[in-house]
Amino acid sequence: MARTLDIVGEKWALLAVREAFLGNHRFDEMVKRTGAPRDTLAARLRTLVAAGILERRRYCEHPARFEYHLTGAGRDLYPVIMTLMRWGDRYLAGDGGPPLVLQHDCGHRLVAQVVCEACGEALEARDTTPLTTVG
Amino acid sequence: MARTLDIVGEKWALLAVREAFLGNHRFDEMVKRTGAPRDTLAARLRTLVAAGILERRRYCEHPARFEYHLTGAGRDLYPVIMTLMRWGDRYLAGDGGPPLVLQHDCGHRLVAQVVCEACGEALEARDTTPLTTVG
DNA sequence: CTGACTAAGTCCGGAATCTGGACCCACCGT
DNA sequence: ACGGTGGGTCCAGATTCCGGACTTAGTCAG
Repeated sequence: MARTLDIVGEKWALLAVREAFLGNHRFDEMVKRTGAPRDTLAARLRTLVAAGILERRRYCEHPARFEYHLTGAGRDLYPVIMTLMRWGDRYLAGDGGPPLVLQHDCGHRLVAQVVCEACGEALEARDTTPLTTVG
Repeated sequence: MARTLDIVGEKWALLAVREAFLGNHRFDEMVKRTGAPRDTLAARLRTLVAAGILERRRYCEHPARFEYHLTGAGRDLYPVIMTLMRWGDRYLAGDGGPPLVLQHDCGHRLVAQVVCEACGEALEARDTTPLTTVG
């Protein structure tokens, strides 16, 4: 987890990934929506590409233009973003509900829930025990 | 989500919370296990307490000593930590498997899965659509 | 009573990162 | 020729992080 946070724990990194999920793949678009300094965002996109989370794809030849798309590893960050969003919606919403609501294709408003893959039960910290530890 | 990351997105914040989940509630213990600079960890614990994620509890009167315990809001960060761990286990494990394995009380090795709370289906980014947007 | 140790921090100076704003280049439309 | 767009880079200053030394209060061993 420490290593995971070395990559995605930097400021703006997960916000950039979220923008990619929401369909904003262009640099200027991300700058506008996240409010990140252009410089920082450029650096972050570089580290995300280097980490194999995003892919820099040229979509226009002559004035070389690029888009950032999620790789498989990037798409697997979706659960992280959903759980973060849910926590924020619950504890920081404040002014008239959450700023972004998603709908699941099953027809309901999407609320992300974390379960044990084996038994399907909702996950609680007290129901788990460590098996091995390092450090 | 931006606001959530303002709180838990700082370096070491989530690692401190993880330690609390693992039962290490003391300052020196956290320093040892996370490797964070004492100074930074002290600052981080202060912001987490201020944000209502941890609670600073005195466990010894005379040389005043404190432990950090999770509040309800803190416990609700468990899903975030689990999904981060899972991503790291999958993409960064490298040397002989993940550094920490948890067991769920159902008897299996714990693998966290994120599902739609309404229909129980595993969550995929392509199965969701935004309903409202701000910004 | 001296020295060593623990716990929970604080203090410090230097290093790394983040920030906003200005700038650059290539192209497009008018 | 002029302004706008897209994807950056460059810079100086502010903020944050870092490791190590230090502090305070109390305990334990010899």
